[in-house]
Amino acid sequence: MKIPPVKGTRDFYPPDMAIRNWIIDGWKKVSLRNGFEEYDGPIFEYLQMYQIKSGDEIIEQLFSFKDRGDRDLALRPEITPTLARMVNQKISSLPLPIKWFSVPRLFRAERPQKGRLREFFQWNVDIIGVEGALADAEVIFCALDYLREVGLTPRDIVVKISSRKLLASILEKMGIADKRLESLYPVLDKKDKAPEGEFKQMLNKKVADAKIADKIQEFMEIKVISDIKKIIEPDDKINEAIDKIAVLFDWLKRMGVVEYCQFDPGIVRGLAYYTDIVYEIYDKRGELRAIGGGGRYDDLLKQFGGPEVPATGFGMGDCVLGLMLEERGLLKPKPTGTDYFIACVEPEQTLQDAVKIVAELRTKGYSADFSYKSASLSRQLKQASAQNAKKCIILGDELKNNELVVKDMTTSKQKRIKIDAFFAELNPPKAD
RNA sequence: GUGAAAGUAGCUCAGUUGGAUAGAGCAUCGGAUUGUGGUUCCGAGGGUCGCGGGUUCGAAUCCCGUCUUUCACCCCA
Repeated sequence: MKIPPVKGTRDFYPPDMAIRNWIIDGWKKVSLRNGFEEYDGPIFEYLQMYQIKSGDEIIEQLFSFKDRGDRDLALRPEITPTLARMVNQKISSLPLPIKWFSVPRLFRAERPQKGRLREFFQWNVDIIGVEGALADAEVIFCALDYLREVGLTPRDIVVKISSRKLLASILEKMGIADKRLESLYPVLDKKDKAPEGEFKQMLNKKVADAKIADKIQEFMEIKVISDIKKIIEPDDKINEAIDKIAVLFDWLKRMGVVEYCQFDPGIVRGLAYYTDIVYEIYDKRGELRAIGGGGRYDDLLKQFGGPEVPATGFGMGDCVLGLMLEERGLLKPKPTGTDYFIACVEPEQTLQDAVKIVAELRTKGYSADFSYKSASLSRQLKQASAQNAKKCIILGDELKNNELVVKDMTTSKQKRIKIDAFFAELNPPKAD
């Protein structure tokens, strides 16, 4: 019986694996040069851990199961709760600030669609223990440092930035009760995601006073921070939030990435735990969902039973990013290739010598391969080409004089050399 | 969970109004080439037409169900 792959999963054949590794290696490299250390946690956690933050609806969106001790567990749909748990566990002994990153494999039991699968990888970068906007700027820079390196320019992508504090203080000034904010965020988050008329309808449903609803929409459509004044008279709280955004943009400017960034009060993020700066990174062509996003979550550690410690971070999945890079021809996985391919003129007679040489080359750190088939030299060279071999070693009659032929596959030049001399001249391979 | 479209070889796709052993290109394997690769030429293997049922003398083709994929919604950490 043929068993199909599970819905929403991917098989990584070698060419796909090369792409996946290229993406993840890039993430890791950039994280490290931005001063972040890698961590990871278990791939499953107590189901309850994901309920704390997000409530019961979330349970339907994740893969959960009972272990033999009747514990309710779940495959991790995100790693931030694990991060919060790990940090809380050692908070008194960890030097602050904590700058950690991870590339967890995550699972969500949603219906797959474009840029969204049930199993994927997500780059997470977090700074814990820094209150100021410099930390948010550094995290955003880190994301842009990567995206810029793979070839995306300010013409391709934009980081849309807003602030939950700004939104909250403005809504408050408009007369929306504090309690209602949390249920309002998911609706406001839809501003640019739902069709225009539909958003208006949703908003009116949530905010009965049509005048206020109009004002909210008006605010969410402004393009520059200074326009806030035109909508509402700023109070101290509003000014404080505006100042923080200004500080953030100032840092981003100093870091040389401000051309990528744009204030956009339409960015809210659906999640309840964001407390201040929030942002999402978009493809400017607008076809795809957000490439990534993040923000400040100053209350989360406390919610997980720890002390009150400020924190900020972002996440970027591999699905949307992969689609986008593919569309633009920016996927450049490392080409595979063998350093040496050992070919035999008379395989029946010299295979033993070939394998010995292969083993010796491998021991010295080179990749080396040979053909299992007793095929013609022509065919073996064909295989060498197919494997992208840099050099071929040909074993023929010269072997009687302890000589072999080294053929450079790019220049087609070849030379005879004593086996001893060949190995004596061999330098250790260059590290990548 | 809701709605829509699609499913023919490993991949991309042909396949007439329902008609005979279901085709092509690419890929794979073998040969042309007994000491020289990437090109070329020749040949071969590979399909329960997603699966199950129905209509019909006859189904890849029409109908129903189901699975999968894609797209949109819900949700988006």
